[in-house]
Amino acid sequence: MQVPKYKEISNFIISKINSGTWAENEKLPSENDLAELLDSSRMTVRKSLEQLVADGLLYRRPSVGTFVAPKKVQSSFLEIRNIADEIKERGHQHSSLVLSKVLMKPTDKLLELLKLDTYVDVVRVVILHQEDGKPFQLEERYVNAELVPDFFNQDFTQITCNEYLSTQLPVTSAEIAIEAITPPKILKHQLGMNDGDPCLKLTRITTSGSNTVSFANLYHSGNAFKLTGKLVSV
Amino acid sequence: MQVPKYKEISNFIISKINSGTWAENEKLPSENDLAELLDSSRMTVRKSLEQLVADGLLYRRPSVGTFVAPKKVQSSFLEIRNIADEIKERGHQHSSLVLSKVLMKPTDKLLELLKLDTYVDVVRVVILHQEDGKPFQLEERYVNAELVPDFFNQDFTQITCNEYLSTQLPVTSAEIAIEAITPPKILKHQLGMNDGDPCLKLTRITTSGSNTVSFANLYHSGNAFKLTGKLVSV
DNA sequence: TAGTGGTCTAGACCACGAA
DNA sequence: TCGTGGTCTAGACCACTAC
Repeated sequence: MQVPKYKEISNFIISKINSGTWAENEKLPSENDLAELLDSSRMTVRKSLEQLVADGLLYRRPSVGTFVAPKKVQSSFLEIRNIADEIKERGHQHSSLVLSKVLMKPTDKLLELLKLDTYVDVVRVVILHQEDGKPFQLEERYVNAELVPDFFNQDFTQITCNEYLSTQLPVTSAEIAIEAITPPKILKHQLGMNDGDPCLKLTRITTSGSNTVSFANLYHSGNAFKLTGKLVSV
Repeated sequence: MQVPKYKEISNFIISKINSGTWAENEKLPSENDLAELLDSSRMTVRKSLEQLVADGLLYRRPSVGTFVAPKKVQSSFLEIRNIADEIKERGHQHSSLVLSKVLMKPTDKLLELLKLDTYVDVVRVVILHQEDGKPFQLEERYVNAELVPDFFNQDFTQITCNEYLSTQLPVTSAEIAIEAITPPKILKHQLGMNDGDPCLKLTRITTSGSNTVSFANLYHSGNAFKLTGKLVSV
């Protein structure tokens, strides 16, 4: 089986939502109706619906029906996720603009953050990630060029930084800081934000073994973005 | 049906893990075996297993088996920390003001968030945490009064909500959401923020077993607050 | 009362990994 | 080859909501 039927059903529902055929808070056909409509069994339809509920695209009210959830973009901070995958999972289109890519000598601050003891080169990239053509995240990243020599030559409209880095070196740990900031003018413009909109800033330092591979600042418009995570004690 | 069979199965498996009967990376009985053992159908067992995999307690390898997941190192911002300890660790003085404490009937939204199926009472507290006398965090918390009957009578200038709750019930999981918001006027005043200052909002839902104990909104002045954490891959 | 989602069952076939 | 998880089916009963 190439693609499971329940995923086809999910895609069908996602496309209905994205195209606006099924609007926010609109009631979906019942499970039985969907099963008949899609020539499937109720249990298979349920599997798809349960997944979409877990993803936050739908919500259900017992004895009443299944509804299209109002939009709220979410992202998991627990995983080092590929932003492109994340956006695709939401059924949207991901695209990137490489605003800048330079090879540079590290500043003192970078020396400290990347835990460099010698003056190796550093690659700095600035990438604007877009979801369906709308600015979603601004990524400012510094990478130790010695550890990842071919980083500079990558086409980051085709592969995300994280994706490429993870093919080169295994990420063993990451330090993350999250804060709310008042965006500088440039950022406001790049992310298409309005005056007074808050901004969520994520700083991430990834290490592989004892080496610090990369330092990244990720900026999101606070109005349209929420980070979520789940802790399970074991 | 009071408690669904698949939840009983989950609890059975969780107890086996917690007691150490099934150690890390140990293989569980197959789905068919579990079904027979627990006098259930394979589909019901699967529902339970899928949930535990999603919770990170188990992992599966197709054609091989289901295994107990190794314990994950949690990042510090994910820990359910005691804000008083946190402030003391920084060498500062913690104090609290209880702005409000009421026993109330839950709204529909609370019913959903606390996963209440009946109209039990809910305690709502609003507490301003101060660091060296300066506003630091505003905590708005709702607690299921049935699960924690004596919650209302606590003196939250002497013990934090989390501290007290953890003495009453073990926290088994928590869901966290983080967003940057523009603070409403009241909040701005309470946290001593200036115009245009961004605000970091943390929403935390804590559960104990299958019960949702508490729902809390935690607000911080973005200017003076940063969440940090470390992720360690396992 | 009719329709909904929530749960459960007892089968089935498949691809894949291990022996 | 055999056991595993992954998928799928066609039923069933229930509690609850809306009418």
